[in-house]
Amino acid sequence: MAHDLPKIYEPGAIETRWADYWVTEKLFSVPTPPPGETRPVFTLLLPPPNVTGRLHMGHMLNHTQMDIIVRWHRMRGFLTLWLPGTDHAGIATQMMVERQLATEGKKRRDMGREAFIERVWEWKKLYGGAILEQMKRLGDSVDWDREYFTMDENLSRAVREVFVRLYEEGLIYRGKYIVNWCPGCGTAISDLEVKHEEIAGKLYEIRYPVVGANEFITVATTRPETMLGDTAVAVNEKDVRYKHLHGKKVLLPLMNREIPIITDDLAQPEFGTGAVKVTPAHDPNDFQAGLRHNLPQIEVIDEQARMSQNAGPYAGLDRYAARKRVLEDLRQQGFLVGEKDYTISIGKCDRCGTVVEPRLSTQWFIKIAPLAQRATQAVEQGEITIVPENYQQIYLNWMHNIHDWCISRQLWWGHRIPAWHCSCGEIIVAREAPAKCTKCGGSEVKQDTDVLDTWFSSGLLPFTTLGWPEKTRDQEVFYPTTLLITAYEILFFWVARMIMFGCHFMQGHQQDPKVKRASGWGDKKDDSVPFRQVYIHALVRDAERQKMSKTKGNVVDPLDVIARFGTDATRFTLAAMAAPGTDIAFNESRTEGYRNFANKIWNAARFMFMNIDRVAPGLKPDLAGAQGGVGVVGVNAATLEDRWILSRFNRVTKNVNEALETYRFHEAANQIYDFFWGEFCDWYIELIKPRLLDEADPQSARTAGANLLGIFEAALRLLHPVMPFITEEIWQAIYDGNPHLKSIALAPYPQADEKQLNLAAETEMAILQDLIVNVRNVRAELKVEPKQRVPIQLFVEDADIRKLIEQNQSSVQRLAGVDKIEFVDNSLAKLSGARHTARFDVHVIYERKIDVAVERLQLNKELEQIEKEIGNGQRQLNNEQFLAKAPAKVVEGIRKRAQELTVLQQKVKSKLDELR
RNA sequence: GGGCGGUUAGCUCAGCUGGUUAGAGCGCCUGCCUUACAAGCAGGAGGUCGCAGGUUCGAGUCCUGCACUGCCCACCA
Repeated sequence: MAHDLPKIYEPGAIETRWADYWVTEKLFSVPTPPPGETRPVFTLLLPPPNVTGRLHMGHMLNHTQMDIIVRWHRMRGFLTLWLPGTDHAGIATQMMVERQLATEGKKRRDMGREAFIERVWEWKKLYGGAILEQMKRLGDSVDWDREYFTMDENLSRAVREVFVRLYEEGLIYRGKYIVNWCPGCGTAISDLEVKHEEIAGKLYEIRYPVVGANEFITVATTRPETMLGDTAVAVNEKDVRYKHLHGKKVLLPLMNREIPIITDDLAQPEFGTGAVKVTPAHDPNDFQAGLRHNLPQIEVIDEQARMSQNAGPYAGLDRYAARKRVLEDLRQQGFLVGEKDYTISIGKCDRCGTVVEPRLSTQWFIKIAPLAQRATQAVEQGEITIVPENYQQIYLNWMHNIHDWCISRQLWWGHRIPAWHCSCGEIIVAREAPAKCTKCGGSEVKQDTDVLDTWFSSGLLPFTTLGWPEKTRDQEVFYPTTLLITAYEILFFWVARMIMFGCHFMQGHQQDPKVKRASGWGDKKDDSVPFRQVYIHALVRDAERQKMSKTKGNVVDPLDVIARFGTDATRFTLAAMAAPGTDIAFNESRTEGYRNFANKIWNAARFMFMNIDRVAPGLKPDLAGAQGGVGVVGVNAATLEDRWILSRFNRVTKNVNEALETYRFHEAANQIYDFFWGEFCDWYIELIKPRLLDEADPQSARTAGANLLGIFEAALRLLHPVMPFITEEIWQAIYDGNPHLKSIALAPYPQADEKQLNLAAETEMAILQDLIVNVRNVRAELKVEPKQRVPIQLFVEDADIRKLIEQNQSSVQRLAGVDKIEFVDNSLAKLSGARHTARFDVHVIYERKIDVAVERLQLNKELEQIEKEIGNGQRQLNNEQFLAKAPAKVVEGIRKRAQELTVLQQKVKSKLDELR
């Protein structure tokens, strides 16, 4: 690759080129390792996006974090498997295809089940891969050879196996219960799929005449239409107001049905009138009360939310139309005695938004308590840790209050329940279709028409993707997976279910003891858990902190952002904003800034190549031959700036590794950003320019070039997990398109070398920077022409510091625009316009002078601050408690600072005297 | 009804286990096309850390209360 690069970095073509390269070269494929594999293993399961999915910012954040962690582990020598796939997403996909059919004027039911499913598969083939293609564009370093789909034959077989086993263990049962019914989707849904909303509603009071007495009993309800299905009125046994009515009956208005007055704790004396209507077929509490009292269950609302035949004259009406009519009739007949404003909570279907109807229905359920118990224990005992920590309690609370899980759905797209019904009434649960009924021998057995909740199959993925129910080598090596990175939204839907299923079905599993476990998780004894750690990432909001949603129209399309700023810049934005535990308000101006960062890197690379080609043509860092091979390679620390940049690089490397260890992505990203731009580009490159350009000393120029190259190459590796594309592009260019490794992604991640940390160099460099900045500052104030070089006078008391400045005189002169440094023996503090620090006084000699009035103002302000700080310091140093209790390091620091401040104070004071 | 976050510069956010002078990006002001980069360089202004108490030698950081704000969970008519 040629080294003549365009001035402006254009990410588009470069990014797609490397994205393709990574996939076609299969760089991230992990074949099943043979016995004897001893590398530490890192396994990450991708939360499978829906086949209907399109990438949004939440995905992008999730994927960026996963890819950073994955690339980082891979570069550190882990056997790293990132397992991708997609979810069939029952309801979502079925709705999508039905909508498509509707445009052709077709209906699912007219087509029939088989033809419809055929159609969904076709749809999946055509559009289902879209999100996977988008993942490639993001640079996700997944193993594409292991890509799965939840309805693949092997995964479907595993689903049936799980169902049958749970059934045989008595953990799956079928029965008629109140479920959340979505009239829109025409199926039962689980508690989790119901979203509650508070709305302004009414609480109606209706009086029911007591049979054989001249009185009424008044009940309150928010859903008057359900009264048509009332089968009792309940009062509390202890409620004296109703003692005389125990055992009596009331006549249900409108329906003219006699129903009993029962005593039950369902009725609380404090609420309303203390009497409550009981509708066992349409309310979960009433359902339980109905069972206690053997009440009939009269269904008055059907699966389309219309009133059923049981609703008499109201049959056929929509539930809300019926409510209106019922109220009118009650009012007219004098039964409606009250109507109050009341805040009611309604449940809406997560998918389609229809108000959910509690409805009596025969469904399949999982008995959750035994599974939840183990899933609770796994987290309580630290076999699984959840980060950030506060989510742990949320998880445990949920587990604690969990209800049985309704797993059957009245849909066509999904895993069909492996149960067969015989005309004799027998239900046969089996792995494969039975030839005949196991009870009566009849051959008229028909498979259950329901399918399983989508989350049933995705809850199994940590082991089914590794070959379960077979015992496989993959399981030995990769199970338990190491980490899960996911959104809070699916903590219960998915994470909790994986823990329950994993612990249950992988009980007794042992990971191959030969493979090293990821650090920190090696001591956990139980290998049944699906993962060792869960990291919950933040929610991405829009710039106004609103949750992004299609209805609000505030969705930021990541592909659009990528098209304008590049994937690297977008990834960097998300990483830099992702402090654990806090949501991200996505702000495009940040992305623009990180595009500029990419451009900065690009131009630094141009500068480097330009110089290498001249002073050291063909030079390449020999990563293969490097001892320990992970840090900076081929750098000869000849000068202060070399020692300084090496020290800085190693310190930053240390911080970055530590930050990634605890998912502080923002800190890792910022560390690299500040190092690369603020130190490497702003100072190091500027400092070595004279050496690079020194034609008189080619050897020194070559060394400078090699150093530049060595630092740059290592910095690219440090940055690679966050910005994989530009780092790959430049890294490959460094090796002239012929590196010893196929990709920077396979090169070692930098590790800090403590020996290269150099506090002295960092302190010395800080002094020089301080001096240079002071001179620049004065120049700006004096409005010295940028190109004009000026002489300065310098007073330095400390001999070492003076020596330091003398040794680096040419650097100081060049970077500060100085043509001559005159060291003087007496303080310049009294001189108007001179600058002073605790370490030096500097005076810029120029025809124009600082405005004395302005200077005095500034000095007064400065003095005020100094004295305030001195006061604070003195107060602390005079405080015996402080001296006794504060750490020596802190006390020492304050002492030193106090000394400096005193020096400064004197300088400022004497100058103010002089200016008076 | 429970639970969990947030409140720091004009804007968007950092600030880890309490410790010397509270930071960054964007925006703003001044000056520069300095032979890598104007998507850049140099310099600068800008903060009673939501409010009130408390703990501590020391609080943006810990505790209590309050205010505003966001989210999650919940079968009370």
